[in-house]
Amino acid sequence: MSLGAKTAKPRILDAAATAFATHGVDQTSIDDIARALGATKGKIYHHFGSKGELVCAIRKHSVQLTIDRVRPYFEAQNPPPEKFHAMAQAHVIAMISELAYHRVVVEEMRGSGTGRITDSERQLRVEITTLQSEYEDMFRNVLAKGISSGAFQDQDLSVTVRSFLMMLHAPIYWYKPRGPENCQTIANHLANMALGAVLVTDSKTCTVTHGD
Amino acid sequence: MSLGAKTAKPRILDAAATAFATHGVDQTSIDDIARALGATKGKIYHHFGSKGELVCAIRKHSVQLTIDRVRPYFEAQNPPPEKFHAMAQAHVIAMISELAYHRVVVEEMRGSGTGRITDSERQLRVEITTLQSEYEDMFRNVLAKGISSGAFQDQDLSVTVRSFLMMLHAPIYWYKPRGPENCQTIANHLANMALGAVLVTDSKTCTVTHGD
DNA sequence: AATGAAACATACTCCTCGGTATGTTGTCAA
DNA sequence: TTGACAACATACCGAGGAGTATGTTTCATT
Repeated sequence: MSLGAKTAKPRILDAAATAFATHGVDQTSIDDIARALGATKGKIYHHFGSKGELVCAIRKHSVQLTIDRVRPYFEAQNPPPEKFHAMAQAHVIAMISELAYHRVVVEEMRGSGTGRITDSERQLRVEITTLQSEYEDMFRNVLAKGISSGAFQDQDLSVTVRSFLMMLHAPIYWYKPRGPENCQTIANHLANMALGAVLVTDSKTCTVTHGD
Repeated sequence: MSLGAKTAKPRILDAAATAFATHGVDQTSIDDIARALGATKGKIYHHFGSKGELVCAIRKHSVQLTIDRVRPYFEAQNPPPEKFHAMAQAHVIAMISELAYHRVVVEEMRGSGTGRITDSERQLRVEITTLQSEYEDMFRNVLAKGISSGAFQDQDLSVTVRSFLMMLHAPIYWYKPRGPENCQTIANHLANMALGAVLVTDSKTCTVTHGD
């Protein structure tokens, strides 16, 4: 249980995330995952109560990974635009870095799952929702500050947050690892777009009224 | 076959789209759709060769609906920013107006389907890909013009298009019909964000440093 | 060494669901 | 009237896969 030596559980999660992300959750059987692990169903069902629980564990891990990458930039002492840009960039890098995990999340975004859900799965769902709220709140906070300072457009926060987050999720669908510099380029590109989407621009509908 | 009297096929498509959008494609059986129609499997399999064909038909219809709504604004004679804004707005309105159909498309964005695919399904997939390219090309065109005129940022077109289109898809996940004015408001909100995401802004890379 | 629990492997159950084969009814042309 | 075909309904098959029950091995503990 020392350094680098992954225990069974994380290894299962990795294999499951990869398989789910590649062929889709419903098209991936537990046996498929077991085969990818060089093991059998027994191993998986020994560590996870059901397939739904496995999916939930992946989702939770995904959100946690994202939070861990973005929070540092949220806690930095910068004006809203810079902070927002840095957070957006970190978000994209998170998406790209652990692609498989985040793909599963997006696929399961529609809501309900396999039908019958166990108790510990309910528990996990609550934790996931909590984490996601916590994450979105960081962006909500920055946006609110930016609106107060006049840097950001004053529009419905919920819509704004969910919209540009959707944009920052985009690489999940088409990113193919080519090089390390490619990753930074894309992250910066998307962060710029996200920032532009929330910034006040005088060449827009012009609610600005450049008082000065 | 006269006005308003929908024939069997569109009716099946509607029911299937609604069911797929609500519970997910894999969680929806053909019997479920048949039940929603007040019919049985026989009816559906008489008009569609397989479940995959049904899904493809929905996807194609979704793309076609979107194109029909956006193209008029693409063909209008406006400067790129205005044209882009109008197209984006039309896109969002399309998403909201035929929510079920577009939800199915997004869910199937990961690529592969149920495994075995029939010939006519292959055919449909090609047509869908063609339509999607045709659609994206409209935006690519506007963006290219806007970049030439110096109004839009000069960045990778493919990344840009796929990214803000992703953002314009956002309502699919959370839109709940409340009122007609709500629809226009959201569409305008998102179109503004999309426009801001591609516009050149002086307060971008040159950090604000707004004293105070 | 004995023991018990954790960590799996094996073998089976059971049920859902896509697909098919076949029966039934309406409709329309000759 | 009678084919003939479209438009369904009914009944059935078969595979795949989630979940389980039960064996088997490893390992720590006393």
